Amino acid sequence: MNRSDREDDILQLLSGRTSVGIAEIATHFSVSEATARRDVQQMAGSGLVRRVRGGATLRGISRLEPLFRDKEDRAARAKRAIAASASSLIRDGNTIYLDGGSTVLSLAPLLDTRRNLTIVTNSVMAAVKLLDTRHRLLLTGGEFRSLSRTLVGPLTEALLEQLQFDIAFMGTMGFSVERGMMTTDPNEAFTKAQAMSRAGTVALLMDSSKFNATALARTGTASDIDILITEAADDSLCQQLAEHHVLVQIATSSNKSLSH
Amino acid sequence: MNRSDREDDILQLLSGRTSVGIAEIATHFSVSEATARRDVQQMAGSGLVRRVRGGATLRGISRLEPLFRDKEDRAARAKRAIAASASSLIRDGNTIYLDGGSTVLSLAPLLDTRRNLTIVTNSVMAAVKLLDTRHRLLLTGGEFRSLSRTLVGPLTEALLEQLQFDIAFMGTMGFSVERGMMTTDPNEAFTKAQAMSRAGTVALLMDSSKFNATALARTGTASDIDILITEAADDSLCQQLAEHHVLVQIATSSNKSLSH
DNA sequence: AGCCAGATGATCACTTTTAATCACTTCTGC
DNA sequence: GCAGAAGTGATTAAAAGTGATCATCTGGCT
Repeated sequence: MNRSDREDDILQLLSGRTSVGIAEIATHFSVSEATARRDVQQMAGSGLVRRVRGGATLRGISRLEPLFRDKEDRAARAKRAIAASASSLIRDGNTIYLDGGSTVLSLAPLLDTRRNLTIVTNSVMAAVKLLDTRHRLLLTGGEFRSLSRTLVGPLTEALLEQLQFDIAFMGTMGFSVERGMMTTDPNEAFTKAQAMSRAGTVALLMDSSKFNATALARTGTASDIDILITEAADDSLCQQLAEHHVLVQIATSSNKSLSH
Repeated sequence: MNRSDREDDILQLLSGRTSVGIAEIATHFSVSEATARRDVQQMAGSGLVRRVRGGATLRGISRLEPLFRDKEDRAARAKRAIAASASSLIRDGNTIYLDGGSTVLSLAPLLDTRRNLTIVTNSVMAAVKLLDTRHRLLLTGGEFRSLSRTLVGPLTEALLEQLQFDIAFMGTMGFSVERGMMTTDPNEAFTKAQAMSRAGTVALLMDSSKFNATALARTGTASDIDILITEAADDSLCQQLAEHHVLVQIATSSNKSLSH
């Protein structure tokens, strides 16, 4: 068993779960821990796994895929309701921006009911869903980030600078009134901020599980949001948001209500 | 047993599993290890296997799909041979550009045999195929053209201007020595021209059906091409191309030859 | 805060594999 | 048959992989 074979097999070993220990690798392949450590180190260097103390964890798509799907199942109804509610903001002929994230993604199929839209997105998944759309479709370009399947970075931002949207539909990893919107990757945060700055109206699509969730990088403050669309919100939250001039739109599976 | 025969048989040897050792090849064919090593090296050069310490492995797509079993039409086989031949131009660490078109697209699965590439593309199909690659992936952005499923237009060109490639792998709708490369859409032609201008080496991947086919918009002249990779070419064509300093690389299913 | 077991990275010695080179043989076109 | 090209095997220095050792670092615990 040589080095490259082990590399594949370590991934195999990881396929069922999220992490694997150095000692486990060593015994599994009958090599010293030093070697196991070197393997993991090199794999981390080429981005295959993430190095953690005591072993390695999956990173990128391979881990996110089941997670993504799981999330899709659990909160699918909420997302659909949110997307349906969001689509009511769109008028024929609008230019809209679609951010990454599964909530915004579920907006894509609903766009067929509108005419002559110009759809700009940095989400490769959204682009794929819209491949056969009759609307005008633009991708932002830039560096592909596999975790979120979006395009981010300076190239993306340079291109966004040339554009202007009627509405930007944004997703987020976490949100609170005090801390604003947050996401895991600073590059992505920057790109999100840039996209929002180019929009006449910023609509944040967020299921209630994101409330008070925190993440590394701030993408914007509560005041940057024009309208927040979610499926459950209490009065005090609406109150707080109203102070930041944020409109709150509550989506339900059957109908929707509006609160100021 | 000569060299090319061994080449096929090594693939046969690999068909049931993921890796084969140098020593094993040497004993199996009764040749020295030096020869086995040279065989494997050459096969790795044309992208058929991935060279690892101690032997060779199949990787990625080639391992998942029984590449040599399925029956296909001749065009598909030609495209793959062209792609395999093209992949030998790529070195670890290169920055490459992938144009649209099915011929270039079949290059995508072969990239797994290289390491640390930066892949830039305006082809959404190529991007989708490379979603889970461990290479760095950049999309050009711009307006989505549904016919070719590529991104084109001024935004694309503005972004391309910021980049520089080692090799650009281009496709084309038609080509002749006198008229150069042609495609149907003028916007696309412009984007192609821009991409080529950013590349150190321009490689045109084209099956022979494109010879002397014509289309509306010229994307470039014969002199813009550094190397033409195709599956069939006659001497007079090679002669003509040589006058334009175009290297011609003929791809066959087993090996390849080079003509100046 | 201080302690401690386990994890880590650096280094060394040793083994295996590789790339480069040389000499020799086989093949090919003239 | 001859000359050049390509293939092959052997040799050897360089490179890469491995295991062991040890000083250092980390994170958890009292």
